[in-house]
Amino acid sequence: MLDDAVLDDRKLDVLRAIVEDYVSTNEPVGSKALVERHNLGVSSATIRNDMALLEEEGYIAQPHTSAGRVPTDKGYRLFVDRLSSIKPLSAAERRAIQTFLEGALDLDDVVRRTVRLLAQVTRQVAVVQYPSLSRSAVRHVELVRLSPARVLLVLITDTGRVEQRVVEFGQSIDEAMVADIRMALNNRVAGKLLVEAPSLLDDVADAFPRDRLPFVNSVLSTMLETLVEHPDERVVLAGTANLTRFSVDFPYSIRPVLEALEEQVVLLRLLGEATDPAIVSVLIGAENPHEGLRSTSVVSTAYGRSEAPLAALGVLGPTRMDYPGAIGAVRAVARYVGQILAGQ
Amino acid sequence: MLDDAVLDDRKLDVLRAIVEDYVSTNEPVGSKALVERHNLGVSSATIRNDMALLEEEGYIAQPHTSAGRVPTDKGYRLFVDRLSSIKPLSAAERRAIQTFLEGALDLDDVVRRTVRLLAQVTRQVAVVQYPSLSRSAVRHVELVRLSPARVLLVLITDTGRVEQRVVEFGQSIDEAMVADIRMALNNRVAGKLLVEAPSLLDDVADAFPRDRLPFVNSVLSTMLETLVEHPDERVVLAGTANLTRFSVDFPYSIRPVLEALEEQVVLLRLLGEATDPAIVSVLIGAENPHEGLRSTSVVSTAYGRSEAPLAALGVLGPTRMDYPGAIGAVRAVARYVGQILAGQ
DNA sequence: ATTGGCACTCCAAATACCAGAGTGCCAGCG
DNA sequence: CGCTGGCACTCTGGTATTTGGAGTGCCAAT
Repeated sequence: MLDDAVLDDRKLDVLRAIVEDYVSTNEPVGSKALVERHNLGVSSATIRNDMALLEEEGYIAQPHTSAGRVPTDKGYRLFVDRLSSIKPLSAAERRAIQTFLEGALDLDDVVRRTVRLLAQVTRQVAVVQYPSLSRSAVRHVELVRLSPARVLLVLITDTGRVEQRVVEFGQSIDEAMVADIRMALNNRVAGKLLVEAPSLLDDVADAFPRDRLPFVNSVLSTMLETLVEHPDERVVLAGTANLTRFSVDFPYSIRPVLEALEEQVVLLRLLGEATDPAIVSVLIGAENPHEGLRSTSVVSTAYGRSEAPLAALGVLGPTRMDYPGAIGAVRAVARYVGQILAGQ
Repeated sequence: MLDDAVLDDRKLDVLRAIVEDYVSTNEPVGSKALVERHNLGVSSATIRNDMALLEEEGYIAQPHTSAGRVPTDKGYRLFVDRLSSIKPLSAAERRAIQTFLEGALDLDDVVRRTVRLLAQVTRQVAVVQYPSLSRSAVRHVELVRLSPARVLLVLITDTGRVEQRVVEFGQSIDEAMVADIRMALNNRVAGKLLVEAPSLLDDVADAFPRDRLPFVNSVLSTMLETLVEHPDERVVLAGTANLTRFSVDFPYSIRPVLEALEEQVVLLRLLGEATDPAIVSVLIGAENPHEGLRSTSVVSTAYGRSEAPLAALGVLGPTRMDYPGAIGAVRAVARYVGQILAGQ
């Protein structure tokens, strides 16, 4: 694309101008308005020729014959990849973010604050994933006897997540046995990554007398199956009201988006793109895997240390969104959250 | 109202018919259509007289001259209080609810399933509150040493909620001390209601040597302040996409609703109306405390045993909603959830 | 390659119009 | 006294119709 001789500098300028104008006005932009607002140094006729070419190449399109041009997904893509620079947040914004996030009490609070903040700053829908269990280390495993034959398994991770599951036994278990298992588990996995648990625990049962094995195995299988193999990834979102700021043909365009946003799975898949805190990933329009989100874009990144990202966060909005601004905000917020959580 | 001689039986019938028709068609309903659809045994002229009277009394209104009538909030109120009977769910629906809820693994799962279910059945926005901490009993208190001077306080309630807070000490604490405090706490509060904790714990510090008091007091104050005095009431919602099914003048009417729904405080206040599982409370339109929800209604009830309700749940929709259906669904779902949680 | 000019297209807003639904009122009737 | 049919009136919502203007593509000239 870069070496496409057809796209000389001016044409790229034109595309950039179209994207910027369209994003800010939400109206198809015509050649005349373009030369007026940007000093391109050529006449509108020239711009028209350029636009015809940009259209031929698929970067822009016109809603109907005699209307201005609108960027296509491909156009936004080029814009994001080559024509824009990230818009850094203002000093005031940075300060606000930092102080706001530092006031958080616990993990839930951090996540809640983050998502609201992100929604507010970008004026889009914000999505924040809880630190992923699979990338977390075990801080402590606790077993609490609820009733003679039931135990609550509580897992605490280094990122502050606390997950619990009920373990049911066929017969009653005594307190001493519970303590033994608790001790054995913690000795093996405390401080280790949750994903390592299966290998670390595969011979833990050997140390127990034969008649106690059912208990040990019940606890182990609950832990491995529901916490390691099918971990409960959580996502929270905020700012759905921002969706109403767009598109005039309302109920129809907003509906599928709201529906999609209710599916945790969908959200996770969207954020799944982002695995490296150093990179802000952008999914534009139809690049988006989910049907109902074909007219939205997702800007996301991972947070946490770059060697060991914890999870992802991002924003979702219409394809005509302020990409430089969103990218800047997402990156900044991700950094602060990473710092906060690293410090805990 | 009941003894208002002006409202004879037929006028009430007319009001009922207007509400029902308007809810199902979303069109102002006129006298002619009314006599056709319901066999009222009188002519449309008579109905017109009745309608003029109902309007005078403020139960219905017309959007403009020469349009049909639309119920007012006052009209809906009368309808709900005196003119409708709760619509029970079909056997199939009941079965579906039961089996769906019984598949839940833990409390989070129960709540998530409930809220989705309620949204689906009523086709409205559903709101479910987690079992309130203040109405729960303590099953177990756990203290986990995170670092030399930090301990994680984990509270497990009889309803399956697990809450945690970090307790910071000015100096390091040893494992034995942690164990002592844990033991002391559990001896006092296990099995007791959380609201009783303050009085049960007021002399717990006496049993400890003077130099250990700072530790004990830190733990106590965290527990009492953040878990008892300012408990973290959680609410989840689902079905926001259902909001798009209404009102044509869209962005403007849906916006404030979405905004209000993002405020936990607002949701809690709405559900706060419902304190008795035997009563389904209905808030109609402007009865609603929150500004942005003036054109919506809330149908809610408490769930749990009636002597000891756990929390509340409900649905929110436009004032022109199917009240009998919503009331039936809310009541049914509340019962099932109460049963499920009681069984755990 | 760029530009001014021009004919052409098409939407969007304004205007006009009409059919229909609905109302209120009244006089007559049981 | 309540009910009814009849009637004149009102208002909206939908359908045409018009029109102004923005925007385009193309072409000949520079």
